Amino acid sequence: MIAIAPNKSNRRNIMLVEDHPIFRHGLAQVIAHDEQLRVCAEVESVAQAMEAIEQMKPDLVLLDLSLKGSSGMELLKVIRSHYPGVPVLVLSMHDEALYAERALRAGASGYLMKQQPPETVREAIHVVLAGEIYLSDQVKTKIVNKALQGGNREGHSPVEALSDRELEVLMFTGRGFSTKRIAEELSLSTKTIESHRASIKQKLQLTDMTALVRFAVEWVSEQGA
Amino acid sequence: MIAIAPNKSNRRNIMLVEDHPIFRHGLAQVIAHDEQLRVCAEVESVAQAMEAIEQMKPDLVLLDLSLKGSSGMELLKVIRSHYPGVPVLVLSMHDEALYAERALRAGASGYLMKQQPPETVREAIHVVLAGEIYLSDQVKTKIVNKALQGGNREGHSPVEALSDRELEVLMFTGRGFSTKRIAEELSLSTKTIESHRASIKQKLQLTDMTALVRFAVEWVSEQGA
DNA sequence: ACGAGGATCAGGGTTTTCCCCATCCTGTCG
DNA sequence: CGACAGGATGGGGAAAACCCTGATCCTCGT
Repeated sequence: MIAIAPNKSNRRNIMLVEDHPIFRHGLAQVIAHDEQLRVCAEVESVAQAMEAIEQMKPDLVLLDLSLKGSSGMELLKVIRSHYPGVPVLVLSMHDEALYAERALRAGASGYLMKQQPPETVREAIHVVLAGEIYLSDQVKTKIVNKALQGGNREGHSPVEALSDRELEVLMFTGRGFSTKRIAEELSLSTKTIESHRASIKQKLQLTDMTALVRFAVEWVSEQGA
Repeated sequence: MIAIAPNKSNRRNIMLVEDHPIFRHGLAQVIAHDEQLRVCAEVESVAQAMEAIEQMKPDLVLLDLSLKGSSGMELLKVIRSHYPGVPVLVLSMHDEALYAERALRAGASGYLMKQQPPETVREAIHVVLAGEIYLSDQVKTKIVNKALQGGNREGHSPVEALSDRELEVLMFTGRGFSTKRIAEELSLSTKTIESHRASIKQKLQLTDMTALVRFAVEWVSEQGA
């Protein structure tokens, strides 16, 4: 973790949570390039993030959703409950409205794809610092479209009916992790994972584990391109 | 696309093909930080890449496999055939040996995960510039294991090592059949199916049932498509 | 305030998987 | 021919996963 001395200037403090070192440094450069902003901490894990946010009291957290191990979604919720005054701008590889919706529901102040150019990132940060919600036009229209057709037709993927945890378990399953491995990875009881798997099977109308694994594998390979 | 005037110094010219602007800039920083290296071009599409490689004649291409639109794999093959003297170091989000193998077979001089720290990236570049193949230890051992156990012959997939019965069981498994269902279908004891599954797992280096199901599903969908 | 639904786990009975091993049959090689 | 390898078929018992029920704690919306 990289922490920097308390702010002397009037720049706003941004904290980065991102476990790809090169991308993180690139991001730090982008932010340092803006005279009104400054990076007050760079961390790459949930634990470091909790420590840093307590010490540095940033004005904004820039959070990568896809941290390894337990997902950034978890961290987002924790930050939301412990530091409701600190807005979180979520970064993600996926342009799926699926994740954007979940992130916003969990209290994110914005959703940004990693493909975006530096100007967009800075713009998003300023929007969020001004107290607004930032969404790219693509994500915005996707969400609107979904909202419009969501009421009358339920024709799309039943995966959306899954809760965040269930989705996470589905992903691990699709990557070939056993119940025990998932439990270890998420620091949970195997019983809990079993419960989640059970509700996934119920929601997706799957008969047994092999069907679940099969579905999960196909879903992950569609997703993870 | 960013192109820079022809090389005056004795630095080696690196060309970046990467469509995430921030990551690309981070990468450029990392390379600029090395006194023996220099970025001679930054591009974000296959078309730009073809143009830039012709003009700049780089000493090495750093290529992101997961470009949007057509895959970077295509570009890799084209570079290989048109500019056999220019080594290509592949970047990827995935740590799957699957992608690494494909990339190497397509002529890559190295395979690097995006999670790696700057030093590793620079090390990999130097290794490749020296004419060697760069692979992370993880990927190396995965490939070695697969090569040793799977097909010491020229045969590509280790599936060929399976006996007829085993292959049959693998297919049923990939279609989502449980052990019991397969046993019924073939009029055999579940114990026999278990035995076959055990030898399949052993031959394909799979740790448990979930891994087997995952492999089977992928294999069947490759076959069937 | 109240209920709905999510996340976390326990207990107990059932099923499946895992690991070690035993047959039997069919080639192959010296 | 005889020995040995490898495949196909299974048994037995321990371990793990699965299924169902239910309990607690939380958050959120009406």
